[in-house]
Amino acid sequence: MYRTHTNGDLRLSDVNRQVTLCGWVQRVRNLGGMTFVDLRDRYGITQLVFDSEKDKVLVQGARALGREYVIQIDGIVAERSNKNTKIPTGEVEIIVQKLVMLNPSDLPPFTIEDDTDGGDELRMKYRYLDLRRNPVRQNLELRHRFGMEVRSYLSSLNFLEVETPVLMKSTPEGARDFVVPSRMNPGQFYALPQSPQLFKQLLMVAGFDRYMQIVKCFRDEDLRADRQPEFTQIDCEMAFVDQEDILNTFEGLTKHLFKTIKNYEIGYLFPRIPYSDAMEKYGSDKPDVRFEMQFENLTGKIKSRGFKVFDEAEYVGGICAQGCSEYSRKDLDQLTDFVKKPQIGAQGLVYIKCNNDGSYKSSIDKFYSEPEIKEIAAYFRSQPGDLILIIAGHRKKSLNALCELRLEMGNRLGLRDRKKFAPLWVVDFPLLEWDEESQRFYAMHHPFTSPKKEDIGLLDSNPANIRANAYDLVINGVEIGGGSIRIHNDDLQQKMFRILGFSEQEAEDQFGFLMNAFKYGAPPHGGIAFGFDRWVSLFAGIDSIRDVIAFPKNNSGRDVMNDSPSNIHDNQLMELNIQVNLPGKK
RNA sequence: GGUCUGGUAGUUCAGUUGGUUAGAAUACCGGCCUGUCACGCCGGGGGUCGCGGGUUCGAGCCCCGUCCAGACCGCCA
Repeated sequence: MYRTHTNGDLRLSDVNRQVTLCGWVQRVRNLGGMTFVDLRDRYGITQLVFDSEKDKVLVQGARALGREYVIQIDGIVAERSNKNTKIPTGEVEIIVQKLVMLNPSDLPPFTIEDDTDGGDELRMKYRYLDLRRNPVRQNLELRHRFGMEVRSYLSSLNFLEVETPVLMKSTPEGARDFVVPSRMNPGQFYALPQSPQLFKQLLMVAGFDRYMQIVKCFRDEDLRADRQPEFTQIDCEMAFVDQEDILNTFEGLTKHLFKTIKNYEIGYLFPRIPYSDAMEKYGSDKPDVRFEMQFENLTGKIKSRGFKVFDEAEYVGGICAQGCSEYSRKDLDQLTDFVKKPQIGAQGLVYIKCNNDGSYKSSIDKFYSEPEIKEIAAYFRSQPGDLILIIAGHRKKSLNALCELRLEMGNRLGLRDRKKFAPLWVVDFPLLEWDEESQRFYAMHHPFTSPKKEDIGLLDSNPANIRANAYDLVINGVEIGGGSIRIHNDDLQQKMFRILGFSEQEAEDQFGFLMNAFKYGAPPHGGIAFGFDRWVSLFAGIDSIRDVIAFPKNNSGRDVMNDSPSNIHDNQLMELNIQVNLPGKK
């Protein structure tokens, strides 16, 4: 037996017990006569004592230990004369009788400490060392507990976890597919699933009326801090349900997770905000509603005196930042630069300071009289001490810029508290999105999303205005999940494909099997999928999903630890009938 | 595809207007120390300033190219 206990087990009640422990050497403290060793494993740290008066050879062995050596010791649990209140095992230590070095270690390239000296790049290259650190390990433990709760909660509601294929059919809609060549079918490719969408719908046809799966999904698109090429979804689908049923069921799951994982009670019904309202009030389909600061639309509401910026703008709107009227010229310049960044792209920023003495100072004093400024301020219901910030220009761009500005002000005012959570449903998404470049409609969610009953009449006349039975769960400005009530009717599905510009043949080639299935008694159904990584990182209070993934890819989709992707051998290519054609290379 | 930021000791960083031998902290190595737990004290070693080119009497610093990393825009039904 390698060990009798872990390094997190022993307490005062174990004193005089004979134990065997294994672990990694966290640190050796050599005091001359006495040497202390901190022994670490997943469960904690236990202090080992070596006394030179008792056994000189043993102490020499201890002093020869380096960081991250793997050792096994036999010893007796003893009460410490100096207790350490910072660790759970701090009241005891082990008087070592026997030391076995199981494996020495090279000096690690960074310190294995909670507060490591290592940078991101190095930690990713030596991820197996990084994973020894508490903060990273705790994230994976959180992820584990989270997954367990999801499964047990949904299982208790009769959801069945079913595995769907990883090698499947490529569909050109949506994100780029990762493709896998088939050796047995020369020239043909599988695709890795962007989501098990079609399979879960087929499971509904098959009568599995409640399905769930914690499943890897793959998208070959550029990465971000919250986007990995392979990521995990909590994928769910239900039959014989309407939108209301889905929202209620998964609001229940969400509250359950908040309670069991975060010990955070949410006693109210999640707000449901129509997409159009979210865009109008927050400039985003994933608003952070931990704080108000909603947009006020001023377009056409304010009398002009030759101020072209407002008079000629498609949109004029602003926000009111409470208590910021004392902002200096420098602060305002900073904010102006912020919204003028190319990524945000506003032309400028207008401010109105609502001074504490009741007067106003604005950057548009030249164009508006004091009563007129006062009238503008009234739209914001501003109080003395507030700062009104206004952006004008193209509607879409201005809404986006205001959204970024609102979040920035939220940060500056400390309104985006990581310990606070504000979930909501965004509902009534548009069914379709017009793409100027290709001059066609794209499905905003996906082509299987059903239109709202009352909007079906618009299918032929005004498709752009159709609302979908689609919904997103948003928490703290993060899109945690989304789904829809699907089309379960062959005719309607065919019609959707027509609107999306599919020829009958294309629709048949790509989705024929689904439409065929719909002919055999498909129940009404709908579902939702949650971003597991994002949700866990939200609960962990961190911004990057990389920190909750054991072996993540970097910014350019590379695994810097094993240096993949990499070239493959010519023989492999030949077997697959594949030729690599890289311009500029042989 | 684009914009921005960074790359200097094992590591994290500083490095002035272009000017003598490139520094700090930490880690590491050696010595001393019997109650430490971020042990302490004394001493020591450690640099292709990402790479290539250019400007200059002189480049860590300026210019061009390139590679790598990160953030963002496009993209992500």
